Order: sequence, then structure tokens, then C-alpha cells
Amino acid sequence: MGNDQEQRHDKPRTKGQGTPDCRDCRVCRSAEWGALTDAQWELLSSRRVFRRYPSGAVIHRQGEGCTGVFTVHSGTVALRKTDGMGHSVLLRLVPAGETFGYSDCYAGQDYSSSGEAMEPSGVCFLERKALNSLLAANQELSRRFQEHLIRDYNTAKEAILQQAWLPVRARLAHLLSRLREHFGRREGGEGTAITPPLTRQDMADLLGTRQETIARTLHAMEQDGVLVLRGRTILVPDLGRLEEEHSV
Amino acid sequence: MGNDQEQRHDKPRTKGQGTPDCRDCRVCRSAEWGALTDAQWELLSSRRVFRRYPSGAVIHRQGEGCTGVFTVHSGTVALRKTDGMGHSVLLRLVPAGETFGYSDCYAGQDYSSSGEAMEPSGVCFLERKALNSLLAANQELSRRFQEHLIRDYNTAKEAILQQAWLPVRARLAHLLSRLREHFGRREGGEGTAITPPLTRQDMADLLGTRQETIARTLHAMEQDGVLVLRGRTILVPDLGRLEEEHSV
DNA sequence: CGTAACTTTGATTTACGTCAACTCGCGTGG
DNA sequence: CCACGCGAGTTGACGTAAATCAAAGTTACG
Repeated sequence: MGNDQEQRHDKPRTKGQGTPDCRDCRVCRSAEWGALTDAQWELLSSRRVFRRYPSGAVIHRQGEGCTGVFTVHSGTVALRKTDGMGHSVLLRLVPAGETFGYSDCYAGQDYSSSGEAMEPSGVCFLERKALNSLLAANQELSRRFQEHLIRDYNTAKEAILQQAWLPVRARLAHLLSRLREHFGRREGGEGTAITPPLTRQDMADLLGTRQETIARTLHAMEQDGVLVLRGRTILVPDLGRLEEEHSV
Repeated sequence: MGNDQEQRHDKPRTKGQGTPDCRDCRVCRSAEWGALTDAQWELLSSRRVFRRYPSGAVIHRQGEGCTGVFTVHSGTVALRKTDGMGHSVLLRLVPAGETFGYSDCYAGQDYSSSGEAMEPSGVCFLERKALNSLLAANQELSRRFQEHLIRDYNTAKEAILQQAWLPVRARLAHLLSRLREHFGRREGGEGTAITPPLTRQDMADLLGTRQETIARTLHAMEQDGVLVLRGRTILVPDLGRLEEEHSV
């Protein structure tokens, strides 16, 4: 049993083609890396390796020795954790601009999860050694990474509480609310359209449930007028209505 | 609905009586604090506040502004996270020697969980300000705390995976294996006795299930010869047998 | 334009939650 | 010293959310 997570483990295509110039890279310059001085930024630029991954490609594999950190330049990456029996969950989605692999890298442990591209993505890789020298040289960089780590930890703790107490429907509503932040856009008429790069299976893996349950719950919510399904995009007429489904 | 978690919130007795001398304190000198120089140790000693808590007392409350970190000197503390609807889980147990509250303190956020004594416990408190100056002065201290944080984060990620895929029985077996590390002692005859300071309700809160389910599952395991129940202590004749129940 | 991946829907099962009764210490106070 | 109450633990009967199994239907893309 277990779902066939191997479906995704294919062709980690590594073309250096179209490497964007780090100098102009606004997206990467934000967040943690914004703490770097110009000189440090030069070092980073010279050591970075840019790679493109097609949708579904594996960026790093759980259990491999951690060799460095990755910053998402474009697209979306998911971190998948698998146990010894073929079960897996998606721990989180990494949107463009965010860095992942930090905690494994800092602790010097093997990757504790796999990274996979949810859509065609561009990712910058920075070797562990280079990261460490930047961290040693820049206190502020270190501080920012640690705060990011704490946010992720807090999110994980929230997830544990929710998984223990909330039914699938409430967790799904919560997920959609969060997905809206990155994948939602206001529709003129009325309401918000959310188009995450996720299959039903992916949503199930995020919530620790099954794809059939996601389909059914989504349709139940449509019946209740909370949302409208249009292929892979989910239309939410009233966000307040969606949020009533959780938190309270 | 919700379980009556208020049952515990009583008498945070604060007597300075019997404050142990930090100078000789082996238990606190270990772990993260072992990184301190003698001078820094003096500072720590002078700023620390020692408090005793009876079983069930609340040490800090989720949602309150984080004022500092706590190091368990003796006894055991549990970190409980509650949502807006009276539901709660135990995120982790903090055994003697370990420090808690670090991540909230570092991020400068409110306590993200409550700390409660599971048995009569002695706890040292260190103000945020003092911690920060120690962290600023001692790179190694900072490193150790960050590594502790990463371990906790990894544990949380494991818990998410387990909660999603493992049935209660397997999670319970896993819990007992971990409890053995701190609360187990070898019995002469044959086997290991585990006596954690936990009620059935506490175990349920650790696994995200109900007390009745814990009782039933424990008895089912006894039927199957995996363990023997003797009041609050759990006798495990064959640890290998217990571990077969999970991981595989 | 055909095949594989994804989605939906239905029927059935099951692990676990819920509700409720009853027992067993254990400490408190009459 | 016994009665009482209360929290912890156990056990049974029952309900149900969600998993499982199975089979269409649909979309996407080589």
C-alpha cells in the first residue's frame, strides 16, 4: 500500500541554460539574503548554481547527505517527507523567494525531506561551505534564517494541533485560505480565484488524508455555496465564509 | 466539547525555598549552558530565578508575552498547545536538564504553548534580556540552542507524518519506546519497567487521540503479550517486540 | 488522437470518537 | 474511623468520518 510517490521521481534535468544574472535578481535579494553586504553578495553570486526543473522533478532526496541550500527563483517547490513504508506527506510549499534546506544544512544532517518542483521552477543552489562562511561573516543573515526556522516550527506545531482536532473540511478550508496568499487573485466580478499548482493528491498529502476525500469535501463545499470549482481553479465568492469554516 | 484542560491551571506556587546553588548544578551546566565561560556562568547564576512547582502547576501560559526561558532542574514539564475551542495537544515533554521557551523567546513572540509541571518540578527561569546578552557574547551557546531547535523541529515533522499514517497502536508503541529513554529502568528478572508521570489523558494528548482509546489499546497490547500493566507502570518484557509495532 | 494521469462518484468497511455506566483508590472532613 | 466526593481508569454500546475498494469519466499532452 501507500501511494505511488515514485510517480514524481523522474528526470532531474539540469540545464544551466538561461541562468539569470544574480546582480539583478530582486526575488532572491529579498528575504534572508537581503542581509548581505555588497561584497558578500558578490561571493554569493559567484558560488550560486542556477538550475531549472520541470514539473514533478526531484530537487533533493530525503536521506541523501545535505550538500547545501536552495532558493526558489521561480515556480513552487514542495517538501515531501516519506516513512519506510511508502507513506508520505507534504510538509510545506516553498514559494518563489524562499530558501529551503536550511535546517538540515545547519545541523549537518541528511536531508530530512525531499524537495520536488510542483511546476516548472528555477532554483538557485548554494553549497554548504559557502553558506557557512556567509553565516560566520554575517550575524544578521544568521538571525534571519533562525527566525525563518522558528516560523516553520510554529507552523508545524499548528499542523499537529489541527490534525489532531479538526475534521478534513476545516483543515481544507484553512489550506485554501493559506493558498490564497500565494496563488489567489481577485476576480473583477466578485470573489477570489485560487489556482495552486496542486493535484487533489497533493492537497491530500498536505492534509494527511486521501484524494477521494479531498474531491468529496471540495464538492460538498461547492454544494454549500462556499466555493465554485472550475477545473483546477477554485473560486471563492466570499473569503469570510471560507474562514468561518475553520479557526472560530 | 473539548477536554477540561483547566483542571490543571492552579496554584503556581512560587517559593524561593531550597534554591540549589547554581555553582554545583551539574544538570543545568550540561546541554546548552555548558558552552558558557566561567565569567558568563557567574552572570547566569546571578540572574537565574529558581522556582518549585507542584504537579499540575502552570509555568507559563500560551499567549502571554514571552519573558524568558526555563530550564528544568528536576521533574518533568509538558508543553501544551491549545486552540480557540478548548482543544489541546501535548507537543513534547521536557525532561530535567533541558531548556524550553527558547524559540518564542528568540523570535520575541508570545508563548506559543503553555508549560505545565507533570510532577513536582524545580525550574530555573532566565530573563529574556539576560539570555540575549549571553547569546550575543557566546557564539557557541547560540549554535547549541539552534541545534536544539532543529531537533525539536525534526521531531514535529516526524509527528505530522506519523499522525497522518500510523494507527493509534503504532503511535502508542512509538511513544512508549521514547518514554523508555527517560522513564524506563531495567527490571532484574526480565524486561523493562516504564513509569512516566503521565495519566491516560496525557498520553492521549501526546498522540492526538482519546483517553478511552489509550486504555483500550494498552489492554489490547497486554492481551497480545507485548506489555504488562501494573498500575501506572508499564512492563515491557521484550523491547524488540514493542519496536516491531512501529517503524518497520 | 490515444494513452496515461488525474478526477469523480458510489458502495462498503473500519478505526476511532462519543456517551455513559461503573470501579477503584485516595484524601478530606465530619 | 468511616462517609463522601473526586479524579483516574476501565468497559460496553453505538455512531460516524473517513479509509478502502472499485469503476467511470475527464483532461492533458506526447
